[in-house]
Amino acid sequence: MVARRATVRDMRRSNRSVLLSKIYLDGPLSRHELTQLTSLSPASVSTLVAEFIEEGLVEEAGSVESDGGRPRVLLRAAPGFGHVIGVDVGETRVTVELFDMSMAALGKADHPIERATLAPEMMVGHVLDGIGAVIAQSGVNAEAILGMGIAVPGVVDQGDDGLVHAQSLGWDGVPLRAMLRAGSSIPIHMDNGAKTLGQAEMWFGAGRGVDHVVTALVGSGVGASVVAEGASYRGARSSAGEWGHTTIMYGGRLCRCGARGCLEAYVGAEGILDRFREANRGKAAEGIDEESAIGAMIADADSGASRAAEVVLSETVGYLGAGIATLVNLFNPERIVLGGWAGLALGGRWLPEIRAAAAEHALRRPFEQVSIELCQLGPDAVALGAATLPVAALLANGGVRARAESPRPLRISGL
Amino acid sequence: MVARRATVRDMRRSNRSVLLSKIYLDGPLSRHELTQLTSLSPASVSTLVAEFIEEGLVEEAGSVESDGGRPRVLLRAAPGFGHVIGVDVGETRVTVELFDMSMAALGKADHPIERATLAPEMMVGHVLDGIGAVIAQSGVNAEAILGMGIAVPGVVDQGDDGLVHAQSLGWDGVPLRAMLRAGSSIPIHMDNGAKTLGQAEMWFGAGRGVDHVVTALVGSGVGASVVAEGASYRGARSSAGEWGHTTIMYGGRLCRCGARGCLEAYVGAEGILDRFREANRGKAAEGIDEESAIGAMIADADSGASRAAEVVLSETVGYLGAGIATLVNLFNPERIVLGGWAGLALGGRWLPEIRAAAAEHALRRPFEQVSIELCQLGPDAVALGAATLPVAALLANGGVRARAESPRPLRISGL
DNA sequence: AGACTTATTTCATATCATAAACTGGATCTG
DNA sequence: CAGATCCAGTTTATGATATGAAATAAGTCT
Repeated sequence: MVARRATVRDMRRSNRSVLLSKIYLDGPLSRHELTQLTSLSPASVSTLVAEFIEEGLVEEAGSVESDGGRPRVLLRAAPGFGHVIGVDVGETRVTVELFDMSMAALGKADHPIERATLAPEMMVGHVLDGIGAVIAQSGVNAEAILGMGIAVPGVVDQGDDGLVHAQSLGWDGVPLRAMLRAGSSIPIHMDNGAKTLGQAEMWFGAGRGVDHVVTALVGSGVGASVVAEGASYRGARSSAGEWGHTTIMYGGRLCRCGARGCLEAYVGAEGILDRFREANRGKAAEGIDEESAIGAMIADADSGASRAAEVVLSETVGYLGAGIATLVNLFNPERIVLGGWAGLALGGRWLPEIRAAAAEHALRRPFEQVSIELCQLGPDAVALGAATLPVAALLANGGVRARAESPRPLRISGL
Repeated sequence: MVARRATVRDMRRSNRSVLLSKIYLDGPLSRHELTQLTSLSPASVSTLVAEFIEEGLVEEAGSVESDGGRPRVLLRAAPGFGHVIGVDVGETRVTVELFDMSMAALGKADHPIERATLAPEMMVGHVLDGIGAVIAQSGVNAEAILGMGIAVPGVVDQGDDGLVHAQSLGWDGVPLRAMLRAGSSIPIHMDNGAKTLGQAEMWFGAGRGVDHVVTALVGSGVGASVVAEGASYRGARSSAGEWGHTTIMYGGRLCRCGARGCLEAYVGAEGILDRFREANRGKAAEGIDEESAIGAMIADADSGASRAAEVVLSETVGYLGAGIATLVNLFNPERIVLGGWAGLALGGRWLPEIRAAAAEHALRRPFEQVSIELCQLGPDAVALGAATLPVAALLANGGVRARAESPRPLRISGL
């Protein structure tokens, strides 16, 4: 609501951003189409496009035949303008991927992590190694890397040091951005993994072209990424969307967060398996990990081999529907995208039932206005989503690169 | 994220808006202070302020002595620049109030409503009568009325017709804006009553100066108004913030919305009284209406006269805390403002307990970042909040009045 | 070949924020 | 009490910008 002051330069930047975003996200488009889509004048489109081409941001991409008239020249964002890196810092591995501007993958490095070595310094080492590896693999000029996006399984304070709070890694206030900056001059963008996955779905998956989307992620943990009016909803301190710990059964099952009755305690993988064991006279589901155990449950429920699995999963669908209804009622989105490996497993089999359960618990009107869909990109899109962060920053800035910083020695602040 | 194209005119409007909003919301201020607060240049501030004074939007308000230097001249929004009307369309009455720009009340008209006469045509009649009455009372020039804000107990589609969906009035798609426009040339702004109350608290109450606020309203109904980054969070179709029908007890009490386990069924006035009756061996709380009945319960719980009241209210505090925790986890606000008559009654007595219950169910970090406070303006601020809508529109538009429309005959669209 | 159609570019113009220079209005100092 | 000093606010010249209108480019159609 309270806008900032504007100068003619801001105007230029804003218009460049509008135009470049259209070309990048909806291209290829002709100058003529761009004037209509952006409501900029033909003169301005012409001038700005000329700038973009001059700068290498945009290139011509053939033309469209006309039926009596000058043919339109199509424009697209130049895939080779620069490269971006996406990093998925997970609980079990670090994945680093390098993309060109069209998000075509040019290199990938994977590093499994043992539980014992979650120390931030180790993690930073893995990330930097991975970056070196993908640059070497792809042979791109390190100067041409616009930035890297880091997805972490926790909350990121968007301050200068990029403090990360991630319970699952045992991190509480780790200055990850500052630590990475000490080892690399590539501009760093950071966000929560659920939010980057949501971002990937917004640009390339089930959220394309929609402005109000909540991506609901169900795996071992349960979280959500909220996009409103095309922009990520972060809240005051970037921790919005903690869907897994909303109370759905007051006084109910104990959650690993310490509270009772959290959604995660019912629809998170661990919660499902615990409930199954209880329903199955103490006998756990078979599988070497959570994912295969839940896969086995679904198969057994489907084949009728396990009544307990059938009951527990059917209850899970109910809880999940109620949880989705909470999102619908509070955020009033146009679309709910259900993802995460457990969400995909459940949704792949029972999406209509999940929709019905949500309908039961949501208000009629907002429910009628929402469509509930499955994730399209799969759980590995976290790094892809992370890599969109520097691209999003470039677009928001009208195509002007953030200046690369020289590596800054890590300074311990405070005390 | 996707900004719109900008012209020099937009820039001017935006800068006027920034400057005027500062003067209105934080004034009186000197030109010098304004340059620092808005980061506009002294030259621009000078020019724009001169325009505002010329147009009557702003006036000088004394000066501040200096210690060796030219004294600063203070500026404030001119209270007499125009007038605004706020209308609270409630389930039991229609209240119309007229204010000057400083939100000083200059006239008020109240019209009780019998349950039988909720027909939209009647309601429109009451509103128009009320407007005539407050204009006559206050003696202001009808031309000088900038606009009216209408608060309704339901969802408002922000389209041209201003369709209103209000279950409690039995309205489903009533084109209230179009109907009012047929009887008045004053520009019309509409919103949900909870949202206008939240808006009032943002400007003049417990939400002042905070950018991320959720106002939680507990009365007969239960709802919330979400403000993020200083702007109302509406969702895709303006129905965001339906907190009352989030599931807090899966499979629990039947709510009047038809679902089971809604928060409203536990902490809404009716839910509290129902639960008390059940706990009190079928004997209801005493009082001619819900408000006095709950007042009596609180008094009895306090004095130890009723163990049942004590238990039920203590449980209510728990449910309310869990509901608030859901808001904290999902929206990550800086402040929760608890209001509504029942919310104030409960909060007035048990605010520390409510905070503690919220702490139990919220994640530690977001809970530490939020302060939970009581509403400051009371439930009658709905009309005041509604009246801020035209002022907000004026500020957003840089002080340029929406042109008054000539009354447009009501056209039934469709069919 | 000439008419026509549509896309894009060029050019003159008006709007705007701003830096820098300047003026206004007060206190302080010797 | 003169003038030095300090700070608030105003004026002026400048450069950046989007745009409407006119011109041009690049085709098809007859």
